[in-house]
Amino acid sequence: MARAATTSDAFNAVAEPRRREILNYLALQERPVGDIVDALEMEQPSVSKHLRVLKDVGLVRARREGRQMFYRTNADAIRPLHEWTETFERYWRHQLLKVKDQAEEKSGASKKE
Amino acid sequence: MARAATTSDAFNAVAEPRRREILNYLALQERPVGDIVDALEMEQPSVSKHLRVLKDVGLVRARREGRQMFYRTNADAIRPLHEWTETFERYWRHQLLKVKDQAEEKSGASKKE
DNA sequence: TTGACATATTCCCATATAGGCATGTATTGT
DNA sequence: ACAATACATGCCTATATGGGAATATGTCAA
Repeated sequence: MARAATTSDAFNAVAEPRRREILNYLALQERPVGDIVDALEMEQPSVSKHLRVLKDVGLVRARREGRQMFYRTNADAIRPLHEWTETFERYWRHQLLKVKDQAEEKSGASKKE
Repeated sequence: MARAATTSDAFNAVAEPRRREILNYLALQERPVGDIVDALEMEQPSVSKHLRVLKDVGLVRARREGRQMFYRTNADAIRPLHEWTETFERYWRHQLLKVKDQAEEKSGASKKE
C-alpha cells in the first residue's frame, strides 16, 4: 500500500507546505485563484489542484462570482489538528519545567532532596 | 516531483494515522518496541519503520537498554504544529460569531493591495 | 560458540502524488 | 457566434511511500 491520499483527511492535506501557505493566505480574507497565483508565485494549475485537495477535505470553501472563484479558509476544519497537538501541550510544558529545574540545580540555586 | 518525504518535517510525519497512534502511546511513558507492537497490534517491522521516520524528524527519542530500545515522544517537536494551527484559532472563533450574526454584506471581497 | 530474543533493514510492489504542459470548461463582452 | 478571461482537469513522469516477507544486526545467556 502507498501513502494515504492527501484527500483522506486534513492531516494529509496540510502536510504540503504550499497548501499551508494557501491556507494562511486565505485565512485573512477570501480571494480569487488569480490572487493566490500572484501572491504566492505558483503556477495556476498547481494552485487549482491544491485548492481541489483543500476543498475535498473541507479546509476551504469556494464561491463563484462571474468568472472568478473566491476561496476562503474554513478554519473550523483545522480544529481537529489543533486539538490533537494540544494533547501534547502538557508534556512539553513538563519538559520545560524539567529543563528549568536542571538549570537551577546546576547553578546551585535550589537543591532539592 | 513526488510528494515530500515523510522525513522532511513533522507535518509529513504525523500525516500517517499509525504514527499519530504511536506518538499518543509513547507520550504517556517510554516503551520498548515490543510493547507498541502488542498495544497497537501492528507488525514489528512496521513499527520499527514508523519509529525510524518519527526519530528522523525528532518526534521521538530512543534509548537502548539491553536488547530493548525504549522510545518516548518528544512533545516539543509537536509545538510547531500546535503553533501553526493556533494561528487559525481566532478565525474559527470568528466564524462561530458569524453563525449567530446572519447579517450579510456582499461587496469588497477582492481588492488588490 | 551457539542459540534465543528484540529490533532494524532490505526487497518487492501497488499506489498516490506534485510539477509541467496541454487542453477543456464556464462566463462575460462585442 | 467569436474572442478573451479565469479556472479546472487530464496526461505523463519521477519519486516516495507503507505493508508483507525475508533477512540482517545487536545483545544477552548458557
